[in-house]
Amino acid sequence: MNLFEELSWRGLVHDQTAEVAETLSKEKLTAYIGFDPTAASLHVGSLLPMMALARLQRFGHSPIAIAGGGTGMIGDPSGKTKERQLLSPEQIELNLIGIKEQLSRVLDFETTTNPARIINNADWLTKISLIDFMRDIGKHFTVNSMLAKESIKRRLESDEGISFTEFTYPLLQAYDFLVLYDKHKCTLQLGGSDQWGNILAGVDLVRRLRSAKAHGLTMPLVTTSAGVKFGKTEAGAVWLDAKLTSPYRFYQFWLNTDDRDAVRYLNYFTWLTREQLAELAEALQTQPEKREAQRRLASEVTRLVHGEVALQGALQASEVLFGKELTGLSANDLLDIFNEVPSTELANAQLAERPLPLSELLVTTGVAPSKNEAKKLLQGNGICVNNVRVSEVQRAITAEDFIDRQVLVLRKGAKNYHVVKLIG
RNA sequence: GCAGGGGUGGUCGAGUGGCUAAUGGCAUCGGGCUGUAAACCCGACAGACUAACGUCUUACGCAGGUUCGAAUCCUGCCCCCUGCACCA
Repeated sequence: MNLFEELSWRGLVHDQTAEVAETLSKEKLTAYIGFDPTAASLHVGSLLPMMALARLQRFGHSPIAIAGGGTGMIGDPSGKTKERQLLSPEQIELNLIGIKEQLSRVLDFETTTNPARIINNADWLTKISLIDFMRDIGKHFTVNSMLAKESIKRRLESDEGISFTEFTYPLLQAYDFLVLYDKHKCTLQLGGSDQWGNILAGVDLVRRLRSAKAHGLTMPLVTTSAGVKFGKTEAGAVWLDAKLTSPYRFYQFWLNTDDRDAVRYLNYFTWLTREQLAELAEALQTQPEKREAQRRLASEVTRLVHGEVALQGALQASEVLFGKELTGLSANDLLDIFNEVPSTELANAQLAERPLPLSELLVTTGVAPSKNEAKKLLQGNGICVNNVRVSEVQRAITAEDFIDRQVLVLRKGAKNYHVVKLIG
C-alpha cells in the first residue's frame, strides 16, 4: 500500500492532479501543507491536515508545514465572505510559536531520514520586492483566469467586494510552492478542498518556470451530519491547546460525535487499521447504544493530542460525571477527577453568616451570566447540585452541602460541570 | 451624480399611529424520550431586579419634530442595494 491508496480508502482524497497516484507509488517526495496563524492555537479543523502530514511521513515522504507568517498577513479569500482582519507581525510571531508546539505532537522532527520541517513563509515573502514579484510571478497570471475562480466570483458579487490585497493572495501561495520547490525539492501540495484553486496556481507556476512536475491533492472539508460546523460546541471552537479546551472537554467533544459521522471521523483522525475500523463500524450497527466507535474515536484523538495521562484524567472525569451519584466519593477523589473541569474557590466566611442563595452562587461561578438567568435555569430544572436536581428557585447553599465540607459540584444542563472549592 | 428600493431583536423576516418588548422561521439555552446520539415533543429566548404578583431600564439606521400616544406620520443626516450616467 502506498500513501495515495491509504488516503483514498480513508476518504481523504477530494481532488487530485493527474499524476499524483502514480508518483506517490514510485517516489519518496517532499510535500507541504499550509497552516493558518490567525490564532495562537490550532483547532480540531486543523487536525485533518496535521494527520495528512503525519501519514505522509509514515510512508517515507518528507513533510513540510508552512506556518503562513507571510500569507497570514494578507488573508486568504477562499471560503471567506468577508475581507479579513489583518494581524500584526508581532501577533503572528506569537501565534507561530504555539502552532509549532502543537504540530510537533504528531510529526517527527528528529528522524534523520525524512524529518518533518516547519517553515515560515515570511522568510521569503517579506523580503521580495514588489517590483520583482510583479515581474517574476505576476506576469504568469492572467486576471481573466483569476476572475473565473469561484471564490473570487462570490466576493465580486458580495456587498463587501474584495480588496486588491486579498485578490493577490493566490499568487503568494503559488510563489510559496515555487520557493519550496527550489529550496527543498517539494513537489506536492496538500490542502483542504477550498485550497484547490490556490494549489493549482502553484502547480502551474512550478511547471512554467522550472519545467518541473508538481502535484496537488486536496482533502474533503470535514462536515457534520447535523449540519453544524465541524469543531464547534456551545462553548465555541474546540482548540488543541489544553489551556483553551481542557482535555476533558476535548474528549467529550469527540465522544458526542453523531453516529452518522463516527466511522468517517475514525478514518480521518486516527491510525486505526481497516480491520479495526470495520469492527467498529459493525459495532455501531449492532449495538449503537454502546457507542464503541465514539469511545474509541475520543480516546485515540485525545491521546494523540494531549497524551496518555490527560486521556486517563478525561476518562475518569467522564465516568464519574455521567455516572449517577457522587456519594461515596471523597473530596480528594473529586478534586482529582475534576481537575479538568472549571472551578471556583469560595471562602468559608461567605457561608458563615447566612446560607448563600444558589442563584447567587451560579452567578459568581460564571455558570449563569446573571441572577435572572440563574433563576430561569432553576425554574427550567436545568441545575443540579452534586448531581441532584434542584428545582426550588430559593434554594440556598450551606457548608453542609459541600462534600467533606470541601467540594461542591454544580451542573448546568446535561454536561456542563463546575466545581466549587471551599477554602479558608 | 441622477432615478428607484431599502435599513426591525444573534440571524432571516413580518408589522405601516394605540391591543407591539414587537407574528413567524432559523440559531441558541433548558426539559422530556433515548445511548452523554439522531429525529421528535415541550419550555425559555432585549436586559436587570424580585420567593412571587410584578417593577424598572433600554430597543425597530442617526438626530429632531407632529401627536394624549410612533417601529409605524413629517424634516434633516448617514449607510446599503438596483438601474442609468461618468471615470483618471
